[in-house]
Amino acid sequence: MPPEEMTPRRRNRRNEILEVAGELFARHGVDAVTTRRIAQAVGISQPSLYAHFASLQQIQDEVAAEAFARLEQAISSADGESPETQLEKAVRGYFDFGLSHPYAYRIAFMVEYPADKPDPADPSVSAFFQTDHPGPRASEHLCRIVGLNRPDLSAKAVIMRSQSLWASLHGLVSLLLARPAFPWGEKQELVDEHSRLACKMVFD
Amino acid sequence: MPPEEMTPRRRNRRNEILEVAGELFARHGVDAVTTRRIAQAVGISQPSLYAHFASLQQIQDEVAAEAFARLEQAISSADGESPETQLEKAVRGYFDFGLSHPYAYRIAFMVEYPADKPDPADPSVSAFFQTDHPGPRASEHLCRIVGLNRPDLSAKAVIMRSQSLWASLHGLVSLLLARPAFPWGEKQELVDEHSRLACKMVFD
DNA sequence: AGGTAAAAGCTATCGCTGATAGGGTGGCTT
DNA sequence: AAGCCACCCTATCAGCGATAGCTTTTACCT
Repeated sequence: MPPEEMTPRRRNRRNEILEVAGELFARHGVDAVTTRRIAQAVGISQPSLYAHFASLQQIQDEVAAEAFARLEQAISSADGESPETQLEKAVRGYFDFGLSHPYAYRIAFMVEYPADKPDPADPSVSAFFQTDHPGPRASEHLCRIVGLNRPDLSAKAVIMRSQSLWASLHGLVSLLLARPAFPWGEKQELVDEHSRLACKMVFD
Repeated sequence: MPPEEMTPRRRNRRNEILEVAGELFARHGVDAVTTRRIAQAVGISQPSLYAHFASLQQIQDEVAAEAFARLEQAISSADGESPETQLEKAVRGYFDFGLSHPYAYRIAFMVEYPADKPDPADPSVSAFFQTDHPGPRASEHLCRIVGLNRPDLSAKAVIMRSQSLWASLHGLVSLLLARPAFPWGEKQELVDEHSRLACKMVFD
């Protein structure tokens, strides 16, 4: 059922659950948050969650989607400025988002792809790449910005370059999230230097 | 107990369990492999696993460590050749490894860091960064190769650059593993182009 | 060869997980 | 006022990782 067709009471409960779940994900990590913990924090019984969501996975997906709307906003916040400025701000926004929403980032991009379910039509696989989802929209923004900076490249080359850029940004974010105990030196310095190199990479 | 102090029978069982678990991880994905499935495939009861390993996590870690020895080998396989050749072969070896050992890669670098256990001394967190582990050894090789290619940089700058390179490689591998259904275009072409950009990044 | 102690297997069980079945209750609509 | 339906509840299920306690098998040492 689309949200706008829901009764206000139902929508409020849904939003309340998503809000509480988001706080728990941020505080305890995605894997440590169970349906019973969410239900207890909301103040309802565990099975009652299933009147609003089909599964725990769906709750995780919707919480992550909400956070990703902010990534899209961060990436495209420099609309109208010079291509270089847009690129720099997008890169900066990407790191800010990933490092300050680790749980959403993990849900979206660090989950395992089940090897015995290689069906791209599986909704659990492709949910994040439907056109109305903030995740792919964010990557489209990135692609557009790369195109602005490299009008000399073909459309295909722009796509590949933006995917390389995305991979490069994603790599540092996910490593910093997955291995916070690694001897990274000064993290902010590493992020700054990596941002510089990633921007330069677009022009190689 | 160190492996060399084990009785041969015990060591054989251990190795058999690790081998079977590795095949199951590769075939069904890490999350789908339970202690009961491993035990059934080996031909013993589920609790019997705990005579050889303290936890499922330990089994996962040891399987991943075994695979990572191959990454270390791949990265350092060009010892003695020119710095540029060593860099190119290391980058190539990294992609070959990550894309052909997805389960090991995921165990090692795509797991969640528990937000309420920020203790770096926690063995479950730092296991992969003990000096005798293939994971950090591989990253040290990468650092050494970057140093060979950039003798002009300070030691600190070399470390940062190698971490940027690592992040860039890791980013593409983990995205390809986590999002195989994404419209990547021709994957091999993307990997080749990204390799080229990553190598260039070292010299920026 | 025989005795002994540890290694390694088993069954049974615990507390937890996500998810489902089915019955009750209260508020909005007609 | 009547009725419907959205919502929440208790009870329960199968499966999970892990532990307890007992039995069998193996290996070693006299």
